[in-house]
Amino acid sequence: MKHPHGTEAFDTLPHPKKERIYQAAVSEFAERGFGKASMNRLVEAAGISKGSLFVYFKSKSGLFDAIIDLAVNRIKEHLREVRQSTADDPFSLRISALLRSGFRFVDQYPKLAKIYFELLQSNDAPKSLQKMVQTLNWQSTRFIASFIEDGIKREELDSEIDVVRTAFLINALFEKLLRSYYSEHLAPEAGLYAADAINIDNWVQSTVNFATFGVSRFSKGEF
Amino acid sequence: MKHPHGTEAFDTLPHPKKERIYQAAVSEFAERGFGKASMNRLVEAAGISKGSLFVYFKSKSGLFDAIIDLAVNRIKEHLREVRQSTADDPFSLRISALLRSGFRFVDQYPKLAKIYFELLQSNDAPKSLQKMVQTLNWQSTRFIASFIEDGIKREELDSEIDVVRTAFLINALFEKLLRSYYSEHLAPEAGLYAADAINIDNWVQSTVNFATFGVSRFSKGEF
DNA sequence: TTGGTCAATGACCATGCGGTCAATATACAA
DNA sequence: TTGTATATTGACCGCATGGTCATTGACCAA
Repeated sequence: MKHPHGTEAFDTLPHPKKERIYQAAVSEFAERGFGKASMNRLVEAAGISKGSLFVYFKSKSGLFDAIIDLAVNRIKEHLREVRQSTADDPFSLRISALLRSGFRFVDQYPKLAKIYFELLQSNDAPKSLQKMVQTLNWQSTRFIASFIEDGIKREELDSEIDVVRTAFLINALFEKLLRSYYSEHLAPEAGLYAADAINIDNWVQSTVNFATFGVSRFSKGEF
Repeated sequence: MKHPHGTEAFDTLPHPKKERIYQAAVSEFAERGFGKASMNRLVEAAGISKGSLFVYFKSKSGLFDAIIDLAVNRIKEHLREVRQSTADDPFSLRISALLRSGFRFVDQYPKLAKIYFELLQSNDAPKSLQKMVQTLNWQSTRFIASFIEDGIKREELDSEIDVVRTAFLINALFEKLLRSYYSEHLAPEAGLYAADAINIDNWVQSTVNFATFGVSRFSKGEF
């Protein structure tokens, strides 16, 4: 079952046609969100008839599910790559790499990034996905948690750390940063990074530093 | 001009009627978001006719603007209160108070909180508000930045700190935490806090600790 | 009781939606 | 060339939307 959301009819479609449909769907959902996305517009962009679309996918939500699958799988590939390629690195390097990989993802797949960001907290998504949203939130926290656990095993991090909470908080930093990057990415004229010219490396460093030492970064430890 | 978005007709309405309209609007926008909110439903909930509503407010967006005003002002009241009542406290106490005030706000005005959360990043909002969204994001960062600046003046915090970035990151922590609290608040059965029974004080402490010392909280400073 | 004022009303409008299905185009076997 | 099976189509459906406006009815002065 390669396409659990599309029908078999869609499965057996010639590749370029499938691709056109996916592209049109990704663009439409990214641009308008699930609620405002129009199947009429989508169908026109894809160059197929509305009748066909509803043969290939049994409903708007069904198509959206397929697109979400696509986005989530692409993200998971990225995460897997980070996990493997940094398996032997110390904690701070690993989360740097993770954050950098996030920036890369937003650059490479801005539309998927947008769909993912909106999914993470929109009430706009069809109800069938609300469990998945919780799962995704939990998984990204778990992913960071595994880095922390590795760090503890290697005695880089203190074993007293509350792993899940810390992971949750680091995840919060990364998510907001990437979200803001996405916004600036598309509308760089006014915002947080304007003065900064969006220096990614710089931000990665600042953020990882903050995650490591907090505001006491430069302090002499008198808190 | 007390009600810059409602017409004079709305201004001169008897108070209970105004209140009913506001309440219905807040509920409808909170529950469905701007895009899916229905004026028909809203009007029925408020117990007035559709014609009247469009005399009081010249459009759906106009009404939404008024509700946003309401939410933003309520939030600003809370922030002002925190700023004043903690004016002489040290930095860590002030941000603790700020975060706690956030939890309180979510408890007291869950619908306004939801509207605000969605506004902060939704593309669902009418275009007239997109500038305001940027402004709001910037203001919450600035608010925290002012606490940091005070902390530096008192020599609690090192003057080398990048004030804006640090404020941005702390804001990220708070925002995500409150957002999650809101979700759990309404659907506590499954999520990050389930095992925890949503111990607010505990989370405030963890978060402020993290913001202060990062993951090195318990470490001996060997990074 | 009348006449005039004006807030309130809800039937109505054009538009666009997700989704359907009888009709048609296409492909291939005989 | 014909017959049949399948893939594709787009006109059409019921519905809900944001917004309008001729009509209504409550109120008060004369």
